[in-house]
Amino acid sequence: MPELPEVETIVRSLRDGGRGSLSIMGKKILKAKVSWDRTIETPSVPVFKKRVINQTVLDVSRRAKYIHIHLSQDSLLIHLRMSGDILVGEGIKPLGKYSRMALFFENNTQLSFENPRKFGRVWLLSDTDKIFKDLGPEPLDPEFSPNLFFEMLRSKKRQIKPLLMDQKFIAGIGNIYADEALNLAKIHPATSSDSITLKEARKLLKALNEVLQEGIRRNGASIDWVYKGGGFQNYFRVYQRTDEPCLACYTPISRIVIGQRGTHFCPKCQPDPNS
DNA sequence: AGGGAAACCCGAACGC
DNA sequence: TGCGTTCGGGTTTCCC
Repeated sequence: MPELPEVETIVRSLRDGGRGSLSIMGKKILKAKVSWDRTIETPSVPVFKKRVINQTVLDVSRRAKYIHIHLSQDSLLIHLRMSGDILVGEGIKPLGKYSRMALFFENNTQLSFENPRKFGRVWLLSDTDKIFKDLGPEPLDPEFSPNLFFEMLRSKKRQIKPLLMDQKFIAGIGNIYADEALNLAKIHPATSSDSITLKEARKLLKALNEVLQEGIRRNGASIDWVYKGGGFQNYFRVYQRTDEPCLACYTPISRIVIGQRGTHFCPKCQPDPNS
């Protein structure tokens, strides 16, 4: 559930403070606590706990759905998967109920990786290439052109929605923003990617930019009981609006399953090209 | 190569 | 009220 806009919101609050959070920029790590060992994908927990100590946060950025904490020696990557959140506060007491990993900084500041369903993972690496090299382009990158997007779509023969959610194809899009963007672009989620015209590709890329930027502007969506703070859930066009009227034409929103994922769309605005 | 399914998890929602 | 069951969601892995 945390997708590009939610991760971007968290990254910004880690970097700049705000959203009830303290900035971790420039802070030195004094100690790490791991309360569920499998949270740490690499290295081993003992090595991880030893290696992060005395490293300082130089920057925080985002690539796809990864939070990238640039430390003085290494990169700390956090992927929230579907139920993760990051809390930053003061003191050494656990900040939340589901803390799986916590970093304790100088100045009494703590970062907690909250992860109730234990899907999220943490990496400590000297080189992020191994993780980042297989990721597709960032949809919000101004260099990512409609022409390139069109060529990419044409070179595949896949249903458009699962393709948009494939991180190797394009980065950062999950179930919510895929449904929202396809609705805005008036494209049926099962449309074969190679049947999408240049005009439609242009419209879809524009729609992706719009929904992702709206998500960021509203600090993400608080659709789960885990990630809090965002307000985009109040502006969904189709996601989790099954049987409710389409905002454009009042037709009840349909829900089908595509690629094992709940998929919401307007049957009138987004007609199935195969029927 | 594409696509379906299962696995990883567990709180919440639902059914009775 | 309380129990058991089902569901969902990002990613990887396996199989057809």
